[in-house]
Amino acid sequence: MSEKKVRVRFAPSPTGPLHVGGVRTALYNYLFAKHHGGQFILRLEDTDQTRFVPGAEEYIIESLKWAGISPDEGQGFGGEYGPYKQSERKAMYKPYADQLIADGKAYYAFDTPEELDQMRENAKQMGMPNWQYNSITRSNMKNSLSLSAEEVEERLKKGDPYVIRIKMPRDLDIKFEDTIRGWVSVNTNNLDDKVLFKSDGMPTYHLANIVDDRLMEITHVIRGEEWLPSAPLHVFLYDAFGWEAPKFAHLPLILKPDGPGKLSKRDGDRLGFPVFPLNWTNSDGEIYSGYKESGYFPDAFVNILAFLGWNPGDERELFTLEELSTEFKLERVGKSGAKFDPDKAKWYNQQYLRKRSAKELADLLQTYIGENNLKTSPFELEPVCELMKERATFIKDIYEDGHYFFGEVDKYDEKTLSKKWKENTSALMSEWLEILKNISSFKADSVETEFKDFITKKELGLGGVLPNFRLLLTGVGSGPSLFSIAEILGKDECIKRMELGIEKINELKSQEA
RNA sequence: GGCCCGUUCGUCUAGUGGUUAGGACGCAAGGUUUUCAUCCUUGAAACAGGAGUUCGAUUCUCCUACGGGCUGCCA
Repeated sequence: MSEKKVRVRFAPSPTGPLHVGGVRTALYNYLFAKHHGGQFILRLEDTDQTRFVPGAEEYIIESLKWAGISPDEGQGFGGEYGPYKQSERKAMYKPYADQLIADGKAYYAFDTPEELDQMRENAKQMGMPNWQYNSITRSNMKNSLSLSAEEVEERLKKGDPYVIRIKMPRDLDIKFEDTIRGWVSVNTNNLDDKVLFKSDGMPTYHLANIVDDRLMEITHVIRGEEWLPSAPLHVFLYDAFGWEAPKFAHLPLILKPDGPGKLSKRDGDRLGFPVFPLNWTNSDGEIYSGYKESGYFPDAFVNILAFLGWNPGDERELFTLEELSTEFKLERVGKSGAKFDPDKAKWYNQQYLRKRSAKELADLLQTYIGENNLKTSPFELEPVCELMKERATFIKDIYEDGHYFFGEVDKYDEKTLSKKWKENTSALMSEWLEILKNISSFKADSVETEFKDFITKKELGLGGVLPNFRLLLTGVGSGPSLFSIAEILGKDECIKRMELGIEKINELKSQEA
């Protein structure tokens, strides 16, 4: 690689919440920077003032922080190359556009948006769906190349609105090497005279992006595939300024799980998985769900995104952010779009849940309960988590599947009741209750031994009796080791639940009869 | 329509001019388990199609098909 220190940027437009594709682009930039000991920069591309969305900037920053991929410098993070928001850099761009005009590489254009619309409309009527402002059509338009010098001068003096367009030459092959895709070549005949500077005094993305990347000493541009078509223009601009272009890498898109097309914001809630890192409420009050609020761990989220387009080349799949940083190479990023797989995403979360200690899970569960105003448990959360973690994908599963640790048992699973609870079961359970009352140690082992002695004496099978005991303690027909549950509940609670349960079930059974 | 990019099991993907084309998710079967989950074992499942280069192509080239992106004074 070059001797220059690696500096990469993530440059979203704050026009709404960041979607997973954007977060993945940020992640790859972050990983690339860390891998090379470089800087990861956040720059906000807000040159379109009409698309300003309140809260979007904060959302982007919060999302990156949550995912653990905070920029080293940039909007909200400080740094020597600021400001990092293009609207605050407004005054910097015009001189560069002027320079291009002075060099004859750009020109003023006075056509109004309405005139351009009309032009495109007319062309479409005539069967040309793709009218472009280019080396052929510009001579028919109102610009400093077609108008006399005097008229141009006069219009400028008068304050006529104008834009500055790049003067794209005819029949020139522009080539550049994309780190992911190899050589890409485009002939300028297929490129148009893009607007570089708008009539509102702001640059377009194309100009701002080049100028800022230059000023911020960006070495590698890693961005989505949707930018590939305009990359030749950017390469041309670097050349026009006489600047060395950064290296480019265009990432494949993330596609929707069903049907064709790229993942869009509505797919998530339609298909039952989030497409945003955090919850987002739009101006109509519509809520889009986020990974965080859906119960995904940030490290799982990062792992999921990393593998959407990248792999280490071997069969490992679980990587921490640090491990990803050391392993990540742009060359191992695939070229083709990846469909998002919600099932695999859940699997990842399950893996990360299981990697966590009971203590960590207990803390997370406590937070979850607090945030959602749920019932607290009279029991120690740590053993509960230890017991439940093998069957949980999300923290909420521990709470929901283990609801009997958080409140009274007031319902009894009907299927188990009808299948396992026989006529003599109540008597049997009462008998067992009496034994239970006399157990001195209420450890899982002791309870298990006593229970097994009991059914051996009764000449009964475990499968016929245990489900009923479970029903009394938990109200459900399945779950983790019942003896461990009994230990957590404790002797008094078990006795209470059994007495109450036998009574309630007797009532239920008599109603049936 | 034009331009650009892409195409290996259902999905994410590994892979090489000669492989039984590997793994993971999901799915199915069996085992373990009081049950559910976990776990273990096994199974089904792919090189888009057609030419060419070659002794030999999934791998290299071209064409076709399909998919995607772009085609704004949006980014």
